[in-house]
Amino acid sequence: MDRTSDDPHDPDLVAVTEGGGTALGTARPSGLGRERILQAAIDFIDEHGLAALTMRRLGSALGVEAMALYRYVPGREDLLDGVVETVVDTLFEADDGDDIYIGDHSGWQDYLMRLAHGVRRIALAHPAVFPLVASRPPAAPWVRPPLRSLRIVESFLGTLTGDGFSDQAAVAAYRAYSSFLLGHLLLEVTQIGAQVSLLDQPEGDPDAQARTDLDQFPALERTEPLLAQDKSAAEFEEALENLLDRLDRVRHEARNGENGDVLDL
Amino acid sequence: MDRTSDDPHDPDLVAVTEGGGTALGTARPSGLGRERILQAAIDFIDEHGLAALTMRRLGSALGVEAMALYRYVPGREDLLDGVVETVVDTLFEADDGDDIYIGDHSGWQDYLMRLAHGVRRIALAHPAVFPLVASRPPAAPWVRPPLRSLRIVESFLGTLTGDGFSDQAAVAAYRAYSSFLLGHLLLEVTQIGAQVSLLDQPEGDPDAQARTDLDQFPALERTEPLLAQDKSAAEFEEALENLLDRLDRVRHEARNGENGDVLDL
DNA sequence: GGGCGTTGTTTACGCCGTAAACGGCGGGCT
DNA sequence: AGCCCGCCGTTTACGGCGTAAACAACGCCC
Repeated sequence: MDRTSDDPHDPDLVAVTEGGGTALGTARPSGLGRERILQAAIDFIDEHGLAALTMRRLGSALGVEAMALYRYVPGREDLLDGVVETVVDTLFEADDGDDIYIGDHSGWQDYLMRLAHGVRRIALAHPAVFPLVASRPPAAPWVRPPLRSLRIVESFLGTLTGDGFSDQAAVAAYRAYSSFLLGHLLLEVTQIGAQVSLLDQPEGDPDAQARTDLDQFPALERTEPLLAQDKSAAEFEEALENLLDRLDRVRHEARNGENGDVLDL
Repeated sequence: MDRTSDDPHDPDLVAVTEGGGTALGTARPSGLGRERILQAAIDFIDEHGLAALTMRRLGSALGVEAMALYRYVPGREDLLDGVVETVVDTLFEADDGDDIYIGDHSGWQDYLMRLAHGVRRIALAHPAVFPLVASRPPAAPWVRPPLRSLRIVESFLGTLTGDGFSDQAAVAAYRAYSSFLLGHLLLEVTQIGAQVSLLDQPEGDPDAQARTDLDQFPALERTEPLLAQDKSAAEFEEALENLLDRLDRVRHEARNGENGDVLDL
């Protein structure tokens, strides 16, 4: 249940300093500005959840009336699009020095590893925003969340095709990879949300009722302690490595002219 | 782009007869009733999208004022929960005779195959409802969408542990399997939604602008025709078979007492 | 100093979810 | 038969929502 106790050294789980940590020298501007609004919206969602975000409340969180936001954002839907774009774009910002996501890399496997952990870090840093990243309609029909920007997809395909993948194999890899990321991370952040929402309502022992109701489900009752464990980091790593192995097989088949199932025209 | 042309024989893609097809003998009751409300909500979402569903509009779709619904449904949130439960529970209904999802099966691989296609059939039958299935908070923290009901999870774990899986291996399989289903199907229904929303706004050639904007992204521009193809059915099948192979490996490791990475306590 | 663009506020409208009071109707009891 | 009561859908009302439109305050350049 407690995430940190199960794996105290998850490298994608970074401490989030409240307030977003505006760096030195960037004084808080008194004016509003689109950037400031989007960051405030992200902070608000992180703190109060997506459902609680309204224009009026976001305005008052910025010390301003709701209508003031419309000078910088066309409407609520566009605000949410901006939130998603802002969060995803942190992928391109170099970290505090020890981890560059996609800037330079050695080989496509290293690239995919860095990218996966970069996206996972984002998801864990903003668990309440990630479902938005997953579900907002993308720019083009073939853009697959959570790899939402053309820039990332271009980088993905360019890296793989520049490293021995045929175009077909690169596209197949892009689809398998995005499916994996979306499924795993969406479930991981959902479980985080479910946990905190359980802590909100401390009616005695929260899951005492659920556990006693399990007597009709013998397999569930027996494995319940296993199910309650959080192994997200290890499972992510193992599934990612399995996927990379599979993609490596696809890559060689493509080079040898054999016919991977999904690769034929 | 057109789904049926890419794979004209997708077995999970069934024709949906408008009106839900109330069978013979079940006369449409004049009273309201929770079942009728939930089915009307499903039909409404399928037709107009989730965002368009309001209590007032659902009421008038049933020829009734909004407040009448509250006799049978505590509120909008519970209505959505009921929609998800209703849709998911169609898994247990035998089909028109040629396909029983989970009733009987021969071995865990057959079971997982049937279950996966059953869930996929639901997703494709109600693409606008499926994101709700994916994102609504589950009953217990360790219930992973889209396998949302305790009944299904019990069936899953019972089948696998009754077929050579240790408890740990069965739980690991449950997690890998649900991640796969969620990721693949959510992306598939999202793409369906994106396509139809594109057809709504026929401003000349819908993606002419997008395609010309791609000149800054050479890899994207080159692979765009590949990206636009829909290979969902084949990719689903291949990824599913790969997953089953991987789970088979896990099963044997567990039986031999070796140590699968995620399986150690 | 006077006009003007920029920024935030005020007011207003229609829609939302839903609480509460109300009416109308049909079936069982006396 | 007459009555009453429980069920069911309507009416009314309230606060909050997104947002259009008119309005006020303030700084800047001529």
